[in-house]
Amino acid sequence: MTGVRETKKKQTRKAIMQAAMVLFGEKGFEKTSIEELARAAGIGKGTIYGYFQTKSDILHAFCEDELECLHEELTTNADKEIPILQQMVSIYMSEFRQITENREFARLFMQQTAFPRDVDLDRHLANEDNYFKLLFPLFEKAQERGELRNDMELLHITGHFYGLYLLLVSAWLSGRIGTEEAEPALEMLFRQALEGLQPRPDQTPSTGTSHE
Amino acid sequence: MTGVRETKKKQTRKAIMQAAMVLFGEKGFEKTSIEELARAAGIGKGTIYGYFQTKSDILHAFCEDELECLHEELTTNADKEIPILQQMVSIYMSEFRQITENREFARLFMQQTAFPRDVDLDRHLANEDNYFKLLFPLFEKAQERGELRNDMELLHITGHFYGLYLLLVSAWLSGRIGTEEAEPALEMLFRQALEGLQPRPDQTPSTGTSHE
DNA sequence: AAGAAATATTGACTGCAGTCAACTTTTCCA
DNA sequence: TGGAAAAGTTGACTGCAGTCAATATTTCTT
Repeated sequence: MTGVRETKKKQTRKAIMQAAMVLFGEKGFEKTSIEELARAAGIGKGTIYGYFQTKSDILHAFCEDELECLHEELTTNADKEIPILQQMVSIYMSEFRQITENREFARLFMQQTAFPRDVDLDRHLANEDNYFKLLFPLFEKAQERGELRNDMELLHITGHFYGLYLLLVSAWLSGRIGTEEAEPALEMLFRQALEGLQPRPDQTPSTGTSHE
Repeated sequence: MTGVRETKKKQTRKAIMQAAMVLFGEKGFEKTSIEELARAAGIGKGTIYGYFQTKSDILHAFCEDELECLHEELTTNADKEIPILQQMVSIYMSEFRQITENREFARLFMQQTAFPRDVDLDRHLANEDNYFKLLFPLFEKAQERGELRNDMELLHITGHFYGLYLLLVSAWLSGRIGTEEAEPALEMLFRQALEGLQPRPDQTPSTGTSHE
């Protein structure tokens, strides 16, 4: 058996993540030092850097693992026949709820995700592409149903929704919108995106466009 | 005269900013230490913290100063009669060019701006409100011309464009789009936003909607 | 099985952001 | 004008992220 090393590596990584989950949860990210984390995981400080490049990578890896599962689950289990608006709201709200469980997490994660360092680019792009590809089938179905224009690239549609999601999180972090207001706010933004910001030539606006 | 102090404060602040501009430009933000910066500005290290709360605040203040001027200039000098699409593209592209002059600047600035720390919230919100208010008149004019729906709050329209701008910068930082592609990309996103992602009931799509 | 090569672990060390108590300069007021 | 209070300046100090040369463990080769 030539796998002692691999087994140990996995164990150690798991131990770090586990210790991180506990300590970050208890004391917060900034107030947990790497040395503390190493002690809690039962390893030396330097070892951590064999698994993660920076401190915030640990946080990031943690979020990424969780989110990848979530994405997978959401996009495959999604009811592909309900209106694309509902699908998008439901998917992005799940992500939003996951992320905003902890304010500090949310800020750091979004900073890294939306505006990544050059070092993280490759990993980041792969993740993003992966996510986008999960969304594509939903858009294709919606195009077939006539809910989305088909003279646009799927990547651009995806980008459009993603941009509005970035705005949502930004507004939440700034305190412009509260946790409970997030869902209606996102729905409104997505509806705006679908219907367009310019007046529609004839069509009566569909339900619930104007409130307040 | 009770203004010796004030005069000195202004001088010192200016000296810090000036030294920062030079050093950050020469060596980059990360490789410039606060001690170095202080020496270059001819003051002690601790003094800097009387003017800025953190190192990246210096960078941020610098960008903010420049951008405030830019915003003021762009929104007042804007030709309020040309289509809102052109106005928005032109305004946001000016900001984009300013920001992306230096890659590192761009990343840190956007991280702080889109996802600010709690400490910076008040300052940030004030800035943002200020900016948004400069944009409102442009939207109002566009509404009068019938280019924008008037059953939406101006803040939401502003937010919509801003979200797409965030996406643009994010995509640029990720290398998904190059510097020259930025303008057409932004135009396309904004056009999508105006026309809507769902098919228009009758109207023939206006010029240049689909290009590879 | 022996020992050479490859890989993983470690904690003392480095460098820097940010603090703070002692000190200096300016302003205020009698 | 003198001297007390307020405001500003300072660099030695603290704490922590990240490095690295020395050491330990695992795998490969014969």
